[in-house]
Amino acid sequence: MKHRKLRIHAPAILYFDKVRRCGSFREAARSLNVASSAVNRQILKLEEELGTPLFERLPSGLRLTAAGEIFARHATVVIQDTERVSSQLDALQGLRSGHVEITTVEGVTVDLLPGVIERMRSQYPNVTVGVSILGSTAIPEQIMNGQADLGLAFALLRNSELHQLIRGRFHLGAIMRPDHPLAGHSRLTFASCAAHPLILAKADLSIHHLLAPAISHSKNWGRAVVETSSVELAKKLALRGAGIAFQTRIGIEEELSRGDLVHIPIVNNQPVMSDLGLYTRAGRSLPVAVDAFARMLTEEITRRSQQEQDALSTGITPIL
Amino acid sequence: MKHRKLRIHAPAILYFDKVRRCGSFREAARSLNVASSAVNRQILKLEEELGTPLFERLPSGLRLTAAGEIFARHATVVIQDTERVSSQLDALQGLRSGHVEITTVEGVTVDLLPGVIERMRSQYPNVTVGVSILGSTAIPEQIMNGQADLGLAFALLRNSELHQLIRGRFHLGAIMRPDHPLAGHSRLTFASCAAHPLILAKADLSIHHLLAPAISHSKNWGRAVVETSSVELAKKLALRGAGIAFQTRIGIEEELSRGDLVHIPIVNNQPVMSDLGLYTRAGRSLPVAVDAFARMLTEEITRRSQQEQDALSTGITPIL
DNA sequence: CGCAGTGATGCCGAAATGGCATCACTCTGC
DNA sequence: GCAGAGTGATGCCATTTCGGCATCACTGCG
Repeated sequence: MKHRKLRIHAPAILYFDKVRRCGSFREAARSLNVASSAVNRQILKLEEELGTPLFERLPSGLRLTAAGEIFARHATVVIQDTERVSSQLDALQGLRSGHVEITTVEGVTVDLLPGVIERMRSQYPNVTVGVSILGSTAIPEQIMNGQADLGLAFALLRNSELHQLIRGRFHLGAIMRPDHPLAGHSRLTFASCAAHPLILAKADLSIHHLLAPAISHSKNWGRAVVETSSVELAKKLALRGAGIAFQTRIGIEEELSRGDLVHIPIVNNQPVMSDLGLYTRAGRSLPVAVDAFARMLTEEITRRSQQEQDALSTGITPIL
Repeated sequence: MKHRKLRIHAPAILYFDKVRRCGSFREAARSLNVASSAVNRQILKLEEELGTPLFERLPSGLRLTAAGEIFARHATVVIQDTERVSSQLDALQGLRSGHVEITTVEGVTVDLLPGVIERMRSQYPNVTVGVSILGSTAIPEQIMNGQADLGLAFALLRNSELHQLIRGRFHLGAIMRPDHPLAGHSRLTFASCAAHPLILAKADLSIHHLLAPAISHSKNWGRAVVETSSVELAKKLALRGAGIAFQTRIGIEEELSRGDLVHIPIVNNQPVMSDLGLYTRAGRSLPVAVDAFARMLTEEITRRSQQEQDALSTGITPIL
């Protein structure tokens, strides 16, 4: 059963938000199933009421003015909080419906996210979930736009518009086949890896920045077989024995449990850790479905992070 | 010059909010300068759209239902964020207008708040400021209601709906006339005060709870001349030599600088500190005027708190 | 040049909004 | 007990607002 959209607000707010997203009055009108003139007039009325244009009408298309940016945040606030109201009213009646939209990076889609989504769907069968895979840089924008409720990414720079719900710390490790010469170690420095063929991360991955200092300190290297911005590709290359890749344990759970890969923490002076954060738009009350999903994700991240901590303190690397 | 109210939202939201505040449809209608039937219909339409009543119509008056509470938050969110938009649009045009409503406790009205308001009015001449004096317990409610933008109080219990912008720590001290037998000390325990006539705080002041453990440990006391919930009254009594009162330095600035009173930090095991916090409703972007006022308050609180820290570290009590 | 796309505007019917009068009801004070 | 003042709900009507259609003026692309 799907809950109808609440129409408790002036159409102008919804129309404006659609136009902003579509970049065109007519496109927004089609998407809203209304005449374009209706949309046009609502925007014009809004601009008259506010005393300032919200869009620049350029030949190349629409662009938000400074006032438009201010109002866009307002529209997002109103629409998202309306969604919260809707979900909370449903919850009052015992319904657990709604939608969760999350943007994230590649690695978590392999094992972490599927598990959480499965639990979500068993506890909240009527909640729909949307997942988008984007680069780390695009994720904050999606959250602030209101296109995503939650963002899950490594090492996002903290922003006053972003709120970090939780942070998990995960060992960055060297991953390689069990028959690799270094596979027997329980700790590795980057320098000791550098003598072997390496699969490195490009600059748009957080891994790159974590290893950058170590790389610049290593003199005798140059054996980067591949540089990639896909952790999936790096994993597959390591599986084929192309070299040592560098990742957290997230995204290679199956290969680790089957023994197809080993994950050996990198230790320079201290263990090299990667921060996985869960983010929302700052200053927002979450709809119940989003809140529930966030809690489940938080729990799972905490569990895995704690698991690594425990493994470290007992001095036993979990697998191998 | 006063900025007109933005009418960008469905009247139902504004009407609902008014009704909630007034506790009556007709009263709200009068306040809004519309017919009561218009208000009534907007509420009925809203309830139909949401599929649930928002008010219980009791013979004794209106009461919010659970759904009404949920929607009340929404109305507050929308209205307050509209105010933010209005202020930011004004700021774009170089105007600095708006309104700041603050609820606070008694003590800060003597010197801290007047100074900040004066600075505010010189930098933002067109901003109006409203101040309400309430008991500590009522302040969180006012903020969550949206009746106040800022709350300034000692030792509020932290709430997920409240956001603490800053916290200043201030010495709780014994205040007395300079001719009091204990006036020469630079530190005092509560026990040593207990041998003299005391002016104590009632349970609704945070001071009471700070001293409660010390009081219960002191055996031979019973010389509480007065118990009051007014720090102003306590100050006046101390000025007349009625006994030792217990406060922070906030609210007795003039008496301290003129030498009419001395303020001697209370030290039990550690110095007894009182937390002065500045609060807003959690999850809210502040209008520019409110933001500016909050910054000035923050600066002033930090300055005074730091001043006490410095005085402590150098081992010199500032006055006396 | 034609064509497809855009935003703006005039016209008209439909829907929503607000004002007035009124009803049914409760509580208060005499 | 009864009158008066208060409450929220409702029917009727004028006004305003909203949306749909057709159209105009303009831009970019072959």
